[in-house]
Amino acid sequence: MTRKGRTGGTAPSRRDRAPLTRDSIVAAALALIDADGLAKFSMRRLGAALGVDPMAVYRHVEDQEALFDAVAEAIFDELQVATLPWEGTWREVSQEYCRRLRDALLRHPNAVTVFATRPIRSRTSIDAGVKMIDKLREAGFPPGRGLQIVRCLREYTLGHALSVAVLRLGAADRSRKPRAGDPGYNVLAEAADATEADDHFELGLAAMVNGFPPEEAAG
Amino acid sequence: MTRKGRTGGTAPSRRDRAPLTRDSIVAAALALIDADGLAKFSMRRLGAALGVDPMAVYRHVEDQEALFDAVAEAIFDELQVATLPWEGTWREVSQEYCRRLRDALLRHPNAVTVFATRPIRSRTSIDAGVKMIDKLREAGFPPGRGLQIVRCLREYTLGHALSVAVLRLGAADRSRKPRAGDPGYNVLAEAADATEADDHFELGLAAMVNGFPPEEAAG
DNA sequence: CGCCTGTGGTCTACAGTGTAGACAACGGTT
DNA sequence: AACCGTTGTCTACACTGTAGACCACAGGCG
Repeated sequence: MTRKGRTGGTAPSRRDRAPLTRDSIVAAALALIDADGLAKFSMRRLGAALGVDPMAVYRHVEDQEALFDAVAEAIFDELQVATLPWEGTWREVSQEYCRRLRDALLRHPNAVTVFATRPIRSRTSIDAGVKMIDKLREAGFPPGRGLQIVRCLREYTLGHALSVAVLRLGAADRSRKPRAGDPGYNVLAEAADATEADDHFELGLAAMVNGFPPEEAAG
Repeated sequence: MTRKGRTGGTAPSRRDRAPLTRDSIVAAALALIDADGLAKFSMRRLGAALGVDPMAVYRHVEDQEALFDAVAEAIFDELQVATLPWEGTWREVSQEYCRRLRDALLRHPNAVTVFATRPIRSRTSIDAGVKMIDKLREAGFPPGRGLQIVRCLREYTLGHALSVAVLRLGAADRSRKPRAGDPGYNVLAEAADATEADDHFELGLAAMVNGFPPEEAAG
């Protein structure tokens, strides 16, 4: 026995299991957050999900914070930046970028706050930013301006995804009270509840993309 | 003695202290988060800051989640919605609303994530939304459209404040590495570092506000 | 073959968390 | 004076992240 009488039992001893890798850990963490929510996530539960002692994770990841960084990067990588319509106009590229970011985030509503609360510094994220700014430079925007535009769009998209995720998850437990208060308020409140909470994304995206002043005769 | 030999000691017995109120608790919580950061916040520290047993707080606030809800509402109340330029155009009102929201959030960078991760349902917040939508209706936008516009603007502002706060706080400990990598990347990376991380807010705000299609001949 | 060494999983332990539940001090009412 | 509801206190429990010692094992070496 391996000190805990585990050999020969149902729990796989370490020989039977594929060895832990950083990537498999990150994938398991994201899956766990997706399934049970961020609040129930813990290193101990992650270890259990992996069939491994909780401390084993620390051989591959510095600490929980670093794990969350990696989870955020994994979500970003779902964007598949390489397949964006780079041959199109900067508006097309920007809009598609934002749509994909939004979709990736809303595919993981429980993890959106993880993503939103840390800067993403992965290679793919930086490359994406660089390519976008290059595209904007071709369109006549100097790099500083391009950076500003990219930031504006990312921030809108992030704020949108975060708001929608928070609202959807919050709606599960709280505020399911019809509120038969003042009729004037109720019309709007009910309209707000009736309206899909995310059908305005394209409106705001188009507004912002079209609202940037064109760069006339740039260097 | 009051069971712990506290009477007559240096710690004030409950007679000497102003009684705890929900508002004073919320204010102390926000001050503590501002001062030490969200990571170091705990109910026990809050109790200590108030000179009170940690469990005393629970007489006034259901749990930590409810306390954070209240903190978020307190931040929102700094907007002073009543003093917005309601007599101006909807664009003026909207822009000033967003500016104040942004300023209030960045006044509490450690609490921005608290604000961002929950829907605000306080009276002042709902009233603000209703007034904005009313203003937009006067300008010819039907309520559904007005709601969408307000959401777009709020989400951009929230995403912006969150990104800036995260970046500023993260910059303190990590990523202070000059990164003498590929020169092409470096130009942009350094430009990004050199540029103030928040000087694009007005650009995006104006773009979005001006980018919404005007409602011609509305009911 | 035996031995060493480094990698990776395990176990224990510690300091800290949110909060339920019993208790006690107090102000106000009768 | 007796009572009672409110508010602060204390204890206790289940849980967290993670440091540090330990051990199983693979591979390289004699």
